[in-house]
Amino acid sequence: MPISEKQDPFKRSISHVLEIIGEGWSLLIIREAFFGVHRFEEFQSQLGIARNILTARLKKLCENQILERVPIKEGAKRHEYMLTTKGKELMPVLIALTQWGDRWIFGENSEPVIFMDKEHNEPIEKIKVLSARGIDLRPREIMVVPGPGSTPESKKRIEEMHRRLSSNGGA
Amino acid sequence: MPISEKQDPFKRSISHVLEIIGEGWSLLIIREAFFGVHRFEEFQSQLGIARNILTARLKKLCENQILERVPIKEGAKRHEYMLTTKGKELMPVLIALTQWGDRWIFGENSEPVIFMDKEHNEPIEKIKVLSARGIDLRPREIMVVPGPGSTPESKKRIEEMHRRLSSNGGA
DNA sequence: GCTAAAAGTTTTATTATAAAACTAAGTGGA
DNA sequence: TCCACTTAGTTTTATAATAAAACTTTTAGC
Repeated sequence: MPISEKQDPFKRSISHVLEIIGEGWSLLIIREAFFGVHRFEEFQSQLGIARNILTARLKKLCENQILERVPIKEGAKRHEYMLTTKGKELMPVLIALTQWGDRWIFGENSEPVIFMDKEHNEPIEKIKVLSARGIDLRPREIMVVPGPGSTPESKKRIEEMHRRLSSNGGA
Repeated sequence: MPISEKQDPFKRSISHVLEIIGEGWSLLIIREAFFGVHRFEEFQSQLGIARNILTARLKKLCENQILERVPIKEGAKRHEYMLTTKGKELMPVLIALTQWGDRWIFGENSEPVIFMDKEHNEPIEKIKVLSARGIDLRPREIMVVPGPGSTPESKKRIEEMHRRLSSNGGA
């Protein structure tokens, strides 16, 4: 993996996630898993991914507990790859990515797929950034502050960022 | 880019997005842009990215209209990179990724950064998948159907997926 | 006009990915 | 039980992407 901002927690906040799921095929493998694909050969034929790369990605996703290798049935030596809870909770990321693509690549009324509320059989809401009061926030209405996992350096970095944004009108 | 599922719209739905923003450093560049970084040298020093790669990524992000090259001031030949509306609308993706990392990598109370509602100075809500009725949906309560941009093949693929999931109890 | 920084290019080395052939173990049927 | 087929990989070799570092060219400030 090329991307390694070892320095401060501020930077690790996203880059560490990307080290786990940001590689080439990882998110596509996760998507297939959401859609019921669980076996090596199925991943391979659905994605057209090289088998050695698939091996490496599955291994890594398992190491990071996004997928879990489980025996096909009681005591079998052959296994399949199932999403863990950790993996399933990537759903919002996947949907947010898809909806962004629907809006900006495919266009408002040509989405290839629509996500549905299974129980009520109706499309889900667009994913939004909401305030604690339930109001839809636009990018410029959002800022960032150091969390409990911050360090002096990351605080400094956030300071710097605030200076930058305020001297700028918030681009 | 290695990932190219040219086939059906179903697959393009996410993989096409990943072709635009899924490469190595792209999302980190976009994150920096959100945080007020706009100049080549700043991106470079903040991220520690190789300069030739930065050049390539900035070029691609501009080509895809996520960033925009604008002159530093009226008529200047030197320029900076600003997020377009299209780029800014990646905010939910970035936040969803960050929040997933906060929960599953850093742990519930050691987030490096917290996203805030600027106006009210309070943390934003967690990003969720909501039904049209405003109810928080869990992964297994979500399904997918062909959209207006689907084709016979993608419909077939979705059929297949439904069979798979129903024969399986919805993993 | 001089100096330093800003924004890239170019070159070379390293690493990741792809394609295809190969292997070993499990499975299903005669 | 044995044979053929599938599954789940590994290995090898070729190709492409990325990194590091040095080099070039503007350009802003003094």
